[in-house]
This record gives sequence, structure tokens and C-alpha cells, in this order.
Amino acid sequence: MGGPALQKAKRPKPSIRAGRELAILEAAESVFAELGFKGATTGEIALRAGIPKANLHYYFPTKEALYRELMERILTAWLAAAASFDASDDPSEALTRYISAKMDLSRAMPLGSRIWASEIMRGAPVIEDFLETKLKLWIEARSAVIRRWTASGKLIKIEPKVLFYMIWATTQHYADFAAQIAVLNGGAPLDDAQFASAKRDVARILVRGVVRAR
Amino acid sequence: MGGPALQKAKRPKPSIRAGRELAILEAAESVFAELGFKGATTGEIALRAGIPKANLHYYFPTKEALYRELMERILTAWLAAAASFDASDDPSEALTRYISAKMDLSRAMPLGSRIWASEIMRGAPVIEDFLETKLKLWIEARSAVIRRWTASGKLIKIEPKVLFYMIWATTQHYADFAAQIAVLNGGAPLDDAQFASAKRDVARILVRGVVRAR
DNA sequence: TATGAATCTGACCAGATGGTCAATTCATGG
DNA sequence: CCATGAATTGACCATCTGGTCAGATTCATA
Repeated sequence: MGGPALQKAKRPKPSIRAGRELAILEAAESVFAELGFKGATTGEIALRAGIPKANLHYYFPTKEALYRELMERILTAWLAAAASFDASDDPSEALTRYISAKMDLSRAMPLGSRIWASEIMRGAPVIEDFLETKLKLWIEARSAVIRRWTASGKLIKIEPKVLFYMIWATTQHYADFAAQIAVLNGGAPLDDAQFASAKRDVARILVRGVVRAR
Repeated sequence: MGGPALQKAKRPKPSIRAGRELAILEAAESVFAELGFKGATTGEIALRAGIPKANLHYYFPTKEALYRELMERILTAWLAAAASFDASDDPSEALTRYISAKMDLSRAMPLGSRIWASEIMRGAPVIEDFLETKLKLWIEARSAVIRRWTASGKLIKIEPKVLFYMIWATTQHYADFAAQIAVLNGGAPLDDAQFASAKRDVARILVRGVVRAR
């Protein structure tokens, strides 16, 4: 009772704890991304974190708890990128910024994107609540924006969700399917120039696809 | 030595075998799609196929063998859809047909799509060879077609792979992220009308995004 | 430096898992 | 209706896995 987990919320003090937790979370990220929730083992995570398994269980009582903590971080990053959609009232600019932010997120946190994908593919047991509340509110508010742009003749008439799904799918593809992309790129991951070029092309195609010419 | 697996290729005779194998493969499809390769258990697959685990191992000696067989079927379906790209020399028509075929595939075989995604996310150990050979040849040949269309002024200038990745990502999203889409759709999967509408919108946006107005 | 709390860890355990096997039942052609 | 190969299956096993625990070690600080 009153295990170590409680301390974290109370005191911002313990530096050893913070450091170890981060190392474990980073190791966990790579293992969960590769093997999925069920396939990941606490032993492998501990190994990659460079600590004995028992030590891992000292910081995170169960595999599930570790996974939830990780998921929370991924959600936070997603929300930050989501905010970039609201930066402008001009469709081309808002879409370009949002697509760009999502592409950058895929580049910076590919493992998180893969864990998200795995989570959804197994039925989203852990983030179901997030999907039903925050994500649903987000997409409904932004769908209203899209519809307003359509009404004012700025965009072609489409179901807003289709556009958002296209953006999510395309941008996250660069993280989730990085292995496939690398093979088709001659065996090496996209370099910065290729990625930047892809980012530009993706934004251009999507904006061109939905924005009415003036 | 010379186990049961050999019979299949030789004689198209045994009907019991064919039926059982199919039942096992279908059960395996759902389990692998949900839990990933490592998470799937032969016990659970046998349970869903309605047979004892030992019986499953009579038909498929190892989990790996069962997985490979399944993957082969998915690849076959993918190749069939891929052929639809070559049905026309007109960019709008070819793209629309291909996108439509890929959307239909996502609708008809969502589990296969998810298994494919999982396979890539774990580094594609089993289909690596397919990616390096058939898929690579396919995308290179079609990239040449795209470039020709660009050269003749029919398409805007883009890296062809970016377009194919957009098509793959978007169409497969409807299979891989079906759970998320269902939540955002009020808890129910897309019905046929919604799906047909999404299919039209996706094709329209992508075609509009890359095809030059005449 | 004494002391209590935080951290670390080897050893351990119960349950799950992939796979085996010998014994049994079933299908079918002669 | 019997012989023979195919199909079935309960019992079993070695290994792996998540998680526990008691004792040892380190740390902060009074």
C-alpha cells in the first residue's frame, strides 16, 4: 500500500527516480513498438534499459501500468501537434501547418506512432476513453471549421472526417511503415532532404485536392 | 519427415484437409490481426477454429508456418488489387480505379491489412523478400508511368512514391484504424453508404490533388 | 557518522505457451 | 467388412513470462 508510484505526483524531488523512469520508458517505447503489447516482455524492456527486471517492477508495478504511462506521453504529443491546425483561418495555411506538424511528429516520434497504431489495431482498450472524449471533440470542432470553409466556397464539398483520416493516415504512414519505405528507398531510411520533400508533396497534394482555386 | 504439409501441393484431393486448413487460417487471421505475431497463441487460434491445439499442429507444424501461409494469401490479394492500376492509360481513371480497388480490399479483408501492418511494424522479417523484389519492381514500373504522365503535362510534378504511399496509407487506414473510425462515427463501423461515400471522396481528393486541370 | 528511507537485485514461483507423442478413431478403396 | 493411411486428441514437457520478496546496498540529512 502507498507504493513508490505515489511519490511521483507529490514531490518533484527524486532525481534518481525521474532518470530511471525515463530510461525505462524509452526502452519500453522501442519494445512495445516492435512487439506490440502482448509480445513485449518486461525482461526485454529491462534489458534495453540496462537494469534487472526486478528493478523495473520497482518503478512500474505492472507491464500494463508502464504501457499506460507511455500512452499518456504519446497522447500529449499528439495534442500538441493537433493545436497547429488552429493557427490560421486560411484553409491552405491551416492544412499545410497541420500536415507539417504531423509529419514532424512522425519523424520525431516514430515509435510512439507505431504504438498508437498497435493499440488501435488491438481494439484500443487503453485509449478508448481518449478517443471517445478528447479526440471526438477535437474532430467535431475541426469538422465544423471545414464545413464553414466549404460553405464559404473555399473548399470543395467533402465529409470533413475523410480529410482528417487522409492526413492522419498519410503522415503516420511515414512512421508506421518506415521499414517498408526504407526497403523501397534502396534499403536506407529517408534522409532529411527526402523527408522534407515528401512533406512538401503531401501538403501540396492534399491542399490542392480540397482547396478551391480562386 | 515428409509431413502432411507436402500433400497439399501434390494432390488436390483431400477435402477434409482443405476444409480444416481453411478454418484454421481464418481463425489465425483474426488472432494475428488482434494480437500480432508474438501475442497470438496457437491455443487461441485452435479455440476459434473449434479444434484441439494438437490438431492444429497436425496441419501446421509451427506457428511460424501458419503465419507464413497466411501472409502468402494476403500478398496474393494485394497483387490482384495492384493490377487494377494498369487498367487505363488515363491518370484520373487509373488512379480512381486503383484507389477504388484498394478501398474495396480494405473493406473485404481488414484483418489481412492489419496483419500486413503488424508485420511491417515489427520489421517485416517474413515479407522482406517480397518487399525487395515484387513490391519494389511494381512501384518502380508504376513510378515510371507517373513520371511519363508528369512529363506530358497530365500530372503535377511530384515524387511518384509519395503518391503511392498516400494511396496505400489512406486506403489501408480504413482497415487498420477501423476501431478508431468506429468510435468517431458514434460507436458503429461505417455502413455501406458511408464507406462508398468515403471511397468517392478519397479518390476525388487524390485525383484533384495530382491531376492537372486541362 | 548514524539512521531511516529509497533503491537495487538474485532467487523464486505459478501460470501460460509452443510443440510432441502415443494411442485412438475415422474414412475409404478393395 | 477389413486393412491402411489420414485425422484426432488428451496428456505431457521444456521454456518463457509477469510478478514477488527478502535481504543487501546506497543516499540524504540531521
